[in-house]
Amino acid sequence: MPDAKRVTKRRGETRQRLLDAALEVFAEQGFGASTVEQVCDRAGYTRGAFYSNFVSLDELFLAMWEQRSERMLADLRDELTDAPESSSLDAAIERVLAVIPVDDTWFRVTAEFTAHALRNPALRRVVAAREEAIMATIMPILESALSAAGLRITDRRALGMALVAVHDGTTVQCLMEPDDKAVWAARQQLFINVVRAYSEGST
Amino acid sequence: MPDAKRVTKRRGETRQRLLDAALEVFAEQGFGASTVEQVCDRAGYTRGAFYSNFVSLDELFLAMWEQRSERMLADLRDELTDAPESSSLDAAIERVLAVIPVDDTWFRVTAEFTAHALRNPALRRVVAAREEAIMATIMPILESALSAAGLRITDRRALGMALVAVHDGTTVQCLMEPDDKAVWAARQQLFINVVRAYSEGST
DNA sequence: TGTACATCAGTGAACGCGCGTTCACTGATGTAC
DNA sequence: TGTACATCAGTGAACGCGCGTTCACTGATGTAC
Repeated sequence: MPDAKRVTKRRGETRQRLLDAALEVFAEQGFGASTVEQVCDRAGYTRGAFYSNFVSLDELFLAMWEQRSERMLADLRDELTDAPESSSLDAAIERVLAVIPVDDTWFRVTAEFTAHALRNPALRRVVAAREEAIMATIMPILESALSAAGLRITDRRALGMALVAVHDGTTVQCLMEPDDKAVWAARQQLFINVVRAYSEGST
Repeated sequence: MPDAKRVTKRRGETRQRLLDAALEVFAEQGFGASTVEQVCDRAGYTRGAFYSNFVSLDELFLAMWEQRSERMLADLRDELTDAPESSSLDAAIERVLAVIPVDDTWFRVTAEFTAHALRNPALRRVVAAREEAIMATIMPILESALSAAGLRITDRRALGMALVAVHDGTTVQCLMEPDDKAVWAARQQLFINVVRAYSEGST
């Protein structure tokens, strides 16, 4: 193969270390306050290495966010598919929530990415697509748990939106009071209440 | 009065123009990417004026945020107190939602402030206090509407937290799809469902 | 497996700009009479 | 109401640093034989 540009192992590693460093630096400083130099220092490279791999911090931010959320989604799929069927709604929701990460670092990065997306229609579509993918992963587990409990969803789309909203809203609360068990319990209860509100007996 | 430092009208105006400019610039660029120079340009001053009024961008950010959220809360109080009693829950919620601003600019600034607060315990308390104040303003209207509909709240604190979460979560959705009426309707319906879930017949 | 060679990937120095911060200054504002 | 004076508020120039961006270079990696 004469022309298929050779991509070295080394290059892939460098790229990955820059992506990992970006997550940390952006979470600590915020994207806007982060510099190319900080990311390179963190990753252990000089600035030239950055420019050899990315054209701008924006590109790095997008690449990093897509990789991380892709990975998170894959984890979610793995952990949910081989889990046992739950008989009760409460148990099913508890299991799903246990798997969804409520993570300081990731939250900050995502919050900034969302704010970014509000200014940029292209990014907006990226965010929307990701959200749909997450819902598509979670809904089947939820539906089977619901039908085992003799319930069915009345409005799939409305429930999906509601769950995303509840997740986003309660995540902040949990991160603000990470040691307050009551906040976490309230979050779980709210999920249960919302699912119930958008379901009905299927008999 | 020999010593009570004279504070000039001029100074107050300068300060205010800087606060107003800060909101715009922070919303457009994000706080981290904003510079003293940009804020001053926007306000029509040189950088010296900034340093004569504030010691840092952080201080300006906090002052601006507190002023704006104070003002928003006052507006809310005004518009809600002289409104007519609603007979139905739906109508009451619709009225409250109509008054709560879902505003692009303010959302971005608040999102960044929240992220900031996650790193800084002092700011965290500021945010928490503000949230309590907002709930304290809204709850009475809600309760009277509920009791007119023959309902009473079962768990005041849980409902308060749930409403805050739902507000935060749905605000993003509405801003992402500002022209999609269905999203706004879903938001309102979710509020209604949540209030119902945390209320019961009082008879 | 070994060697010679071509290409790639990251280095580090260099340049310059944008911006934070300071400060001597001037014009604006308030005070006293 | 007017004037002289003291203090305050914002100006604009100056300094220097941090960082973005480029680029000639060297060591690393893969290829061909």
